[in-house]
Amino acid sequence: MNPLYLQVKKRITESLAEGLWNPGQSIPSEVELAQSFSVSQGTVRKAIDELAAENILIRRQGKGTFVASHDEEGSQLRFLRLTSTQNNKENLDNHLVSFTKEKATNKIAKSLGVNIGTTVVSIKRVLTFNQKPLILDFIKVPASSFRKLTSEMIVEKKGAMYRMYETEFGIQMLRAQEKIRAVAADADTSELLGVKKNTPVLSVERISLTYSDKPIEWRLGLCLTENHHYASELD
Amino acid sequence: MNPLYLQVKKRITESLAEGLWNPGQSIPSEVELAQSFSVSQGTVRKAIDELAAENILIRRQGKGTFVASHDEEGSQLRFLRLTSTQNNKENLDNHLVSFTKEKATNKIAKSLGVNIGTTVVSIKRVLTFNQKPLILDFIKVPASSFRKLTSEMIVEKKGAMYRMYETEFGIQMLRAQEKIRAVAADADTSELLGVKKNTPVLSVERISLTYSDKPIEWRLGLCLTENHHYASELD
DNA sequence: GAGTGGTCTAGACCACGGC
DNA sequence: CCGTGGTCTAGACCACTCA
Repeated sequence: MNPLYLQVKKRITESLAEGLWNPGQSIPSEVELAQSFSVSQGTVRKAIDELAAENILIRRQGKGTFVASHDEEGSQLRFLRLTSTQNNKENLDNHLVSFTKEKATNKIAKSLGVNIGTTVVSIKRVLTFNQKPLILDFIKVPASSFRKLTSEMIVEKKGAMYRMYETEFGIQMLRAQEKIRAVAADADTSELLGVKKNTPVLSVERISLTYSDKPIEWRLGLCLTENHHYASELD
Repeated sequence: MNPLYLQVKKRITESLAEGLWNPGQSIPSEVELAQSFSVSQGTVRKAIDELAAENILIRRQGKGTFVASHDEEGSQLRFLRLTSTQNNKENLDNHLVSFTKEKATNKIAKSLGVNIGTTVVSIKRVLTFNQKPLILDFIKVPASSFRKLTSEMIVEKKGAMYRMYETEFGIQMLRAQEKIRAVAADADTSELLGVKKNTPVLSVERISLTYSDKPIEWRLGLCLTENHHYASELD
């Protein structure tokens, strides 16, 4: 039999996935949860500890425990690892290049866990920092999960995709896996990023996951790393 | 005043840094530590929990708590994030290109926390996977910390640097920070890696740290990413 | 069976936030 | 002041390892 605290963690996670408690809001207090699960407070604590370590819950002493949200000050760029090498403050801007629907290729279908040929929304955009192009993004999400998604919404939301997924579609991006390579910019890429053809660019391929490790988004970012770098901590 | 468990953690960390307990060996049991610190077992537990989460200690149920070591099965490549995209098993080999001593430049000095002009050991090597060149590494360490380091040792140890730092010099690599970019291979790099000049390569710049976040090694890896990628988990 | 880490409990008290 | 999460304790029992 599983340890009790893992069962509690599972039940809390299920409630979160069901949307019983909304992002940014508080969940019941530890004592309340302990009572409703008929366990001690320490056991609930250990369950919440793990969820907090996974950035799914956020503890605030004296206030309560909250559901993590992308719709908050300072948590928008949680998954952007690219930072300025000079450490300046920068203004990020989003420029939509194209917004289409298409059929999932074999690769995209596998990444998103859908069948080949399933309709996906395909977004192409350029992110600029201080007016200069920095990242060319290709984003693909299953159309079925994002029925009312329009190009206007993306522009209006200023490209804060995960925030939009959360507030507009009730889909919470929890974690992601990235594969990073160095590639040469093709003609299209070089033009959009304003560099010469074959300039080396950082290729960052991302699969974003929600509860139960369900994929919700595939993304490919092509980044200029003349004045920026991808930061990674190892331990 | 700091929480008790953080004081305990600090004292345990100090003992580790002093080399009181050696890598791969077990530290005293939780009850013993609790007695010697005059705290409850739960408090020691919380301190060890954090050190285990940082991969500094390793718990083994029924056996004890051990000091993490690079000199163990399966922990040699703990910090190598580059993996085959095809997921094959691969044989890693180490080819020393050059081994010299030189004066630290401004940049290296800053990275290693030493004065400009301090003598550093400079290692240049090529890592091959399945006989093919994959990574060109530039490694620089302060000569003062590695007095008896010779090129023969590196060859003999098959390039397992962190293992060698630990077993031969008593220096434990605990964590690292990496900055990743895409750059074009210069003439020298392209020749050593067996690719055309200006091929895009992944530039991975690493600073390795030991206790108290003291830098022990600066490293630049230039990696081919035709059939490999750098894997990164975000949460 | 003895010794280790792992789980669980119950209760006390502390630190912080907000009414 | 009360309710929240954070710390600390003491003790019971479980699960695993090894002699």
